[in-house]
Amino acid sequence: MTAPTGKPGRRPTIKAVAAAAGVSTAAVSQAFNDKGRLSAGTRRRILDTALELGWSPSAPAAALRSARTRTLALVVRRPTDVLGADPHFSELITGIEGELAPRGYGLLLHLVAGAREENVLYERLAAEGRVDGAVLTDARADDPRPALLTRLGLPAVLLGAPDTAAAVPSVGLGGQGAGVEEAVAHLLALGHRRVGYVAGPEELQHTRLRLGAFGAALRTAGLRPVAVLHTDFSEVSAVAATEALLALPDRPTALVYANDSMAVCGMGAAQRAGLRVPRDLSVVGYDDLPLGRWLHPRLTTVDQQVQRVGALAARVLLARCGEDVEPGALDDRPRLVVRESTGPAPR
Amino acid sequence: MTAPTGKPGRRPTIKAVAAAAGVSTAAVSQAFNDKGRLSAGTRRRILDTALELGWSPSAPAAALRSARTRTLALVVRRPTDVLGADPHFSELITGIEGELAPRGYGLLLHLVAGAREENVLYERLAAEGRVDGAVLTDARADDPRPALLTRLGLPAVLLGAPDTAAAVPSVGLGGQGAGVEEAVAHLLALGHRRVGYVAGPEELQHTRLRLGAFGAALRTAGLRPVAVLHTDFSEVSAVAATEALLALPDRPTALVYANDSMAVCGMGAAQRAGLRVPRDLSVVGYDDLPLGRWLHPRLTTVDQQVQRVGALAARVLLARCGEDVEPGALDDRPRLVVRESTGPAPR
DNA sequence: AACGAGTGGTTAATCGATGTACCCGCGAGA
DNA sequence: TCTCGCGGGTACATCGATTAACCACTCGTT
Repeated sequence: MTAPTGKPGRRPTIKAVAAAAGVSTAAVSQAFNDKGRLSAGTRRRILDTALELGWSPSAPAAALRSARTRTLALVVRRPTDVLGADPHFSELITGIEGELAPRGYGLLLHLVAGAREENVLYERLAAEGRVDGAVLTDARADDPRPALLTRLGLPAVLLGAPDTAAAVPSVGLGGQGAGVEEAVAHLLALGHRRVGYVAGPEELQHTRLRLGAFGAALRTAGLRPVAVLHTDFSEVSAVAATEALLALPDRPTALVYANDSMAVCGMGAAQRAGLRVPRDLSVVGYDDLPLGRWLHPRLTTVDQQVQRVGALAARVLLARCGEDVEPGALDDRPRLVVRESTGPAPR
Repeated sequence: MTAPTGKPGRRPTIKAVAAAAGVSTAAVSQAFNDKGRLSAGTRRRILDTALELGWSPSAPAAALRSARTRTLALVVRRPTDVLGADPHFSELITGIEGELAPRGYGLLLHLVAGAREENVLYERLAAEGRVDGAVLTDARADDPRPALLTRLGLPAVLLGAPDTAAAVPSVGLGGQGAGVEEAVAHLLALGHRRVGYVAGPEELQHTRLRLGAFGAALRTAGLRPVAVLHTDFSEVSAVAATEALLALPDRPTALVYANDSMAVCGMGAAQRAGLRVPRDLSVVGYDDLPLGRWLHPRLTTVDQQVQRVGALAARVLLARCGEDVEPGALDDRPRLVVRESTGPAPR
């Protein structure tokens, strides 16, 4: 039904289609790209025979000629063997792919260990002309990637605070503050006064933003964080940070985590230490990963709609790649989702 | 230091390198591909100037000429909006990428909604010549994909039971039985007699294998499953299945889940129903996802080393793509990892 | 009748790398 | 001296699609 036995093994080329349709190869190309001037009749005939032969234009050939690969790159940097922020990326990819697939674009995924490898990889991807653009995740302080990508002539979008008067546009994660502030307000309303924060790696932009908002929100209420600990987003360090915070002389009654994965680990650690959540300790995450909804207790968290951010990033990038796409804007800010892991402060 | 200001905007081509090194383009190509006969001196000189100019062979051009893209496809089928088996894929991808990266291969990732879309996608990828091969995840009963990929002339590996005298080789997930049997033995040893099973979608091959092993293991001990419920791997259905099992008149004292994500949801559901794990209910998962190690209680599960399976799959596939790689074999079978979510059966 | 303007295509150059066939120069053997 | 062999490299066709330039033909005008 699809590809009715062409010549054995060999894939059909544009020539075969042209011959079968009784036109020149140029006509076939024009029919597929909606360029040139073909009568509706021939156009249809060409498309029909192409379908019949199961032909699609060779991606490498088209890329060579037009210098456009219809492929975008996503480079994920995973600190160590353990990837704490991982489900986060799944969501992101889901959002991106949702925009790419209908437009025939592909997503080239790479995992790298560190900053050096990441830069080398971008250099190679650009030099080899493998992709048309790249999504840069996790904006860092003084992020070198926008400049690099610009130098390489690769369109890019950065997932981070939108202001950065930088070389490439940024999307999403705008109201970082809003989510954390809401979370703190929620905790304060529940009577918590001793709140700790388990942050991500210091070099990440959102770490600073969230942490800043956290401190500011407490200060507004005339309070100071019990303590702030940085992690590398790994489960191990999340557990370690939690244990350290719980061992404090003036133990916090609530902990805010920079992401859900760590919050889950933290809840586990607290429970293992004999504390009940939320009776003895309230826990707030960040990301609203699917799992949090089903744990016991269900995780209170900040929904930043990663999937939607991914979709937006993809659209912005496609637009920069010359695709006819209306980028659109992010409609919602991060929002606190109150569930069961937060409760009144113990007296 | 890397690419010292070539002509504005334009990337260097093989011609530029040839000119700069005072040789023909053919020589440059040969130097990069270790073919032909070049003196060690010229070879070195060519490579040096290439490095200096920051040149790498254009992937599209090379692909067009040699009909090899150095790109592999991974198509992930996610049932609905929620992707239950998700962390599983992250692990898999990590394993695959670990083998691809050092060889300069790329991984083209696609998400699809259903079987029809998946097949169409493979047709397109093959027709466009976008990839050299594909990793087929989640072998299904009467899986149509091996035949399809063979017809398309695309090398592939199937993640599933190794025997299938099929069109493409399979890797990993061999001793599905072993893991489940071990889990059941563990539960029996703890005194459990009423054990339920929360399975995955019926069409998946491993669902049958694991379920078969589960039933067989119980039967050997003269028992029968309390009940077996199928799910679509989503969190929602995992919770629903758990609640249904716990509502049974003769409530099971232990539940075995087809993967960790569902096991976590199940534990949550049980706890919410007022049961304590493992005192009132023992829970066993499958996959050994990182998170399970940090929950409270820590999840007893079957480690099938997804990451290693991914790496092996990649190597097998690379070998089929003509790359000089020793596939190697999977050294370990799935193994039960006993942690805290299983305990003695309540009297 | 001759010309301009469409309409509906075709011809041929081109993208960048690869690989086959070929060529040159030199030393050795006859 | 002629030639064979060979190390060391070059010339050129080629992969499959895209696209600018061009051509043939038909009308409608003046």
